[in-house]
Formats: sequence, C-alpha cells, structure tokens
Amino acid sequence: MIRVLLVDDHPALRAGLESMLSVADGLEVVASAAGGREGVTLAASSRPDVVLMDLEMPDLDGAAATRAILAADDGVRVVVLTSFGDRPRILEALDAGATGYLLKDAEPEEVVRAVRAAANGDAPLDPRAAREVLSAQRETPPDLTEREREILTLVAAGHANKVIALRLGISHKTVRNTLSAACRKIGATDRTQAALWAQRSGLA
Amino acid sequence: MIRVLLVDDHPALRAGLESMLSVADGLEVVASAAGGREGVTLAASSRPDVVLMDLEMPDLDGAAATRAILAADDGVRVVVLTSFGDRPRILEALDAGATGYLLKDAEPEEVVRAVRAAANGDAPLDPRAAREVLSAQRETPPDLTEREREILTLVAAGHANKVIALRLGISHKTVRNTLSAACRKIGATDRTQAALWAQRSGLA
DNA sequence: ATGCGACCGGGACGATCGTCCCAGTCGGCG
DNA sequence: CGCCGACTGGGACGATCGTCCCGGTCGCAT
Repeated sequence: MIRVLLVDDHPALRAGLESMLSVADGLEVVASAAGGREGVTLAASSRPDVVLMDLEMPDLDGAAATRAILAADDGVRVVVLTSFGDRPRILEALDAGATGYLLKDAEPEEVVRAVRAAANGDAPLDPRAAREVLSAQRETPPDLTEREREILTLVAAGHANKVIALRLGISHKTVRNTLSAACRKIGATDRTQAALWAQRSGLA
Repeated sequence: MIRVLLVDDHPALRAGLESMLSVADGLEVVASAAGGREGVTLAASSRPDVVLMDLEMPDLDGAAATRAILAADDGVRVVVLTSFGDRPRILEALDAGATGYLLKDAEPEEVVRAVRAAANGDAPLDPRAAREVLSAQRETPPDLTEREREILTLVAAGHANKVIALRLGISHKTVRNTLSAACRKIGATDRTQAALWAQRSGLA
C-alpha cells in the first residue's frame, strides 16, 4: 500500500486528487494538508511514501516545505504539482530534492501513474514539465559573470548606474562597462530590456 | 434541483468540486468541461442553472466564455473561480456579467453556499475576492491617459522612444514628453522603472 | 612563469533620455 | 461661447547612458 500525503491550499484540489487516487488499487491518501507548515508536520506524523506538493502556497513555499520534509526523512518521495509558466520555481523545487512533477491539468491516470512511479523511485516527469525544465536550462546559459548578474539584478530593481555604483562601492563607470557587457550577452540593447530580461529570468 | 456545469482545465479541480457538490442536497453536476469552448457548448446542451467557471484557461478565456454563455442564455448564473492576485481579470469577468466569485481555496461549504446563492439570484462574492476588487480599484487610480498607457506598454516591451514614435506615427519628442508625464504619475524616475511598473500592473 | 579571465576604472564621444517651457489643434462641457 | 484637457510637437539644456579603447590588479591554471 502506497501511503500518500496531499499538500495544497485549495480544498477543491485536495478533494479532487483524493477522489482520483481513491479509485486506484494499492494507494491510500493518509492525510492532506492545507499549507506548507502543516504539510511538514503531517509528513512527520503520517509517514507517507509519496507527497503530492503544491508549489504556490501562502505560508510555506512548496520548495521550502520539500526541503524540510526531506531533511526529516529522505526516504520520502516528493512530487511537485505545478501550473504552467513558473520555470524558476520548478528549478527551485528540483534543487530542493523533489522527485518529479505533475502539471495541475494532468488526467487521473497520469496522477496515479506518477504516484506509483515515485513510490518505485522513478522520476515521474511530466513530459511537458520536462520541456519547461529543459527550455529553462537552455535559456539560462548566458554565461554571465557574478558581477554582471549582480548588476542586472539591481538594474531590474530600477536603480540608476550611480546608485548601483554606490551600493556596490565601485565606480559608476565600471557599472556602465559591466552592464554593457551583460547586455551584449543577453541580447539586450539597453538597461530597460536588460531589466525586463532579468525579471523574466527569475533574476528578480 | 440546481443543475451545475463545471468549467476548468484541471481535471483534479473538476473532480474535487464535483465531490464537494455531490454530497450536498438539491445540487447536481450535470456536466463538466475542460476548456472555455467546450464550456460554451455544454452550457447550451446541458442547460445548467449555475456555471462554475475557471478564469485561466488555455483555449477560451473565462471572461470570454462567460460572455458567450450569457449571450446564448442570460438566465444562467456564472460564478467565477479565481486564484489570488489577478485583479484585472476579476474586473474583466465582472464586466462579462459574472454573478459572483469564488476563491479556489474556498472550503466545501463555501462552494455549496455560493452555488445556492447564485441559483437564487444572489451574488456570492467571496469577502476576500471583494477586497481584491476594491483594492484593485484603489490601486488603479494612476489616472493615465490612453496614450500614456499605450506608450508605457511599448516601453515595457523594451522599445526605445524612436521606435515607439515610429510605431505610433508621432514625433519622438512627443513620446518623451508623454512618457515623462506618465512617469510622474506612476512614481517612476525613468523608463526602466516605468517598464517594470507596467509589467507588474498587468499592463504587459 | 606566462597567460587568461574576472574585476576595476579612466577618457572620450555620440546617442538617448528626462525635463521644462512654450504653443498649436481638437473635442467635450458648462 | 469660453474653458479645459488630451494630444501633438519644437527648443534647449543637462544628465544619463552605451560603447570603444585603453590601462591596471588580482587569482588561477597550464
């Protein structure tokens, strides 16, 4: 019997997943939590084999909750539930040790299959989610210097070169030159495009 | 018997809502659709009293679907399902004629209550959703001119003044002046901050 | 040791930007 | 009708920006 813990702040989604899983053999939903903190607590007390974890939650972020659960028991398999379009968070969850992903619009069979795969130690990567991850990695490669990344971040915060220079304790000329280099690498023609790029790239 | 149609692209959410509603008396889920277009079709064929409609959907937007359904039969009550933080879409759905809102993290009793209220012709406004609406109106007030909004949008696309001027068929001097005015209104000191503001404000 | 790359910056130049002040047209409203 | 506000732009000025080209200091790897 595969013991499953659901963590999602949407009661309707929890109910839906539960009914999807309840009709499958060999699975049982042993608990469900409405938030990240509760999820961590319940993971400790209910000892699930697989956790289905939402990424966006009010109290404790899905990635953080995943980290906490795995820190307490690294035998648990965490499968992350995600909507489209949050590449940065998908990567973050991977880093946190999530075993796989499931898109929220998955069909019941997919969900069941993913839970079984996770329990077996396989990585149930939704093909579409996998594409997200790959494309995210493909889009990251602008091999930016640490300084360049730093400056881009500050640009994306709306700061002028002088302010950035002051904050970093360097010359505003250096900021210019470095930003210029960064722009060339990421394909931006000016600071505004650079700022927008940084935003989209989760370099917020 | 109140006939309910579910429209949401997440199978799990549909299943959850269905199980939530199935335990209540006097309600029956007569159909469920995975997309806006299908929702419009099923609304015509299954003649529901109340439609629970997701806002974010791949094919046909929730607001658009609402409009279409009401155009075919204005006796239907559409209750919109929304997550937090999409003020613009909430307002759009209101314009489209939605009767009320429900946040996706609503408890089962809330959902049932909302459906009953909608069937009665009441407006089941989730108190938190209502706050969203109000705060949306409070946050919008940068009373920007149509032109200013237009230019901000183009700035947020990363265009330079000259390009914007060309695209709008006006002088780049006018673009400057207009953007300058817009910046003052939204509290931005330069185009970069303006672009980021426009992004955040859904003026993408 | 020699080279490479990150990091730091000055000089210089033109482009772009932000701002203020002014002035014209046009449509709506009292 | 006159007034106002949106929209349009020119002039002018200083500030900021983007770019190229130069020089320097480190640390790290070959």
